[in-house]
Amino acid sequence: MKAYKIPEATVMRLSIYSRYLHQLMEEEIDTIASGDIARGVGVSSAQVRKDLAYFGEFGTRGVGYKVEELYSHLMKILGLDKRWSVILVGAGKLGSALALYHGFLDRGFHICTVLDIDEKLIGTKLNGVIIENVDVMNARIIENNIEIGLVTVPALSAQNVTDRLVESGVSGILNFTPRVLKVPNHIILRNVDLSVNLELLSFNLGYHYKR
Amino acid sequence: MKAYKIPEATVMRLSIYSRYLHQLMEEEIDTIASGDIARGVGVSSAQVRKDLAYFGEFGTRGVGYKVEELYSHLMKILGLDKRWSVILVGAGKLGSALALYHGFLDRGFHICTVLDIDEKLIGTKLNGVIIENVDVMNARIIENNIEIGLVTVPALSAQNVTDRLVESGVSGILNFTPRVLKVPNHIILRNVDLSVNLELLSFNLGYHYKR
DNA sequence: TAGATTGTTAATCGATTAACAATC
DNA sequence: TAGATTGTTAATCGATTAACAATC
Repeated sequence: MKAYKIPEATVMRLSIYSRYLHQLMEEEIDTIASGDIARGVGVSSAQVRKDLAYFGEFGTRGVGYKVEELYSHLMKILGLDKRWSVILVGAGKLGSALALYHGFLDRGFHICTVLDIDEKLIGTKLNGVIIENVDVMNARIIENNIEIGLVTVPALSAQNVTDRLVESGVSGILNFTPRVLKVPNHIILRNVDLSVNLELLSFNLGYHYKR
Repeated sequence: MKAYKIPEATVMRLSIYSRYLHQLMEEEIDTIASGDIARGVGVSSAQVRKDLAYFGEFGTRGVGYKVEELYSHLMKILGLDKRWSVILVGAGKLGSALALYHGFLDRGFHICTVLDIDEKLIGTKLNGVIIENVDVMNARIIENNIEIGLVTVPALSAQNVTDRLVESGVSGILNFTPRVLKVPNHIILRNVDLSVNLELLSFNLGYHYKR
């Protein structure tokens, strides 16, 4: 408890634990030991206990953890006990793919505004949301209380769009472009590279030849 | 050189460096120092040199690196100097999104087979590829020399599809479902969770309140 | 009480950073 | 030669693992 710096890997695992606990809830299992969680998600039991220890004591010695209780603690820790309003800028291939994908909404991320500059797209609907011109960015962010922006524009426009999102008051940005973006210190920026996972796979498939 | 165990973080950064070098090539810059790469992608210059040192000596002391040369070394290291044939299983929201997304093909990953079990989808085209019944999996993997499988089916079918991919002879699997999959040791498995990045963002946006 | 499992500490392991000799 | 920058070593930092006392 009171840990100031939580490893990113820990947070990622908490997210994985939470999904596994959800699965256990569906199977109506109500108590579980760290070793079982560990086996279920492929880490060590010490890892599970250590990760949880950053945030408090959630188990009972000799018994384990109550599944539902631990689940809701994790959801709260991850900030998933609320609904997040999200703006998507760039309704091209990747952008529309993300808008159609259900996985975000399932975890509480609601894409309530979609913007583009392409006149052919503006006015059409994407998953029930009308695509609007980027000019309305500032207005929509304020009226919808949007805190998170997804950047799925072409690489060349990425920094520009990012600057506008920051000016308009979002607190977090998820960058799907391959560009390195500059943001002020108070803005949380994360970069998502869909190809990078395939590239890690390709590296692992190929590199053992050369050692 | 001759390093047996390369940190995953290093491989991810090589991928980022390669993209940055590509950008430099477009700007017709032909020589660059580790410090410049570092500034460009947001790491330390020692990090850049260390990462490269796992694979050889690519620079000239006092001068730096030749951009094109380093780029092609990196592409080779990452296994991106060839075209990979990829099978996509599950042509739902996420699957079709990935099939439409250009970023994979840009890095050499060609989705040449798309399978589903939904009769309504089978026979329709996705980015020029006809969606077929999962029954043809084995045949297509062999005839197209497919080495990589993308799993984008509902969570409940994920393990089953994975087993069939393994039996059919793929070497690498990219799992987009939230399930933990079991595969034999010789199969390279990577899990991609699109929501996890949003959740890291949400954690970082929320957690500072509580410390 | 006996058995089980947590929470936590200390030991280990691995990755990043700083520093600098080598050298263009 | 003087200045710059690499490749590499050693020091630091951080994360994982093993072990076990606490305790249900």
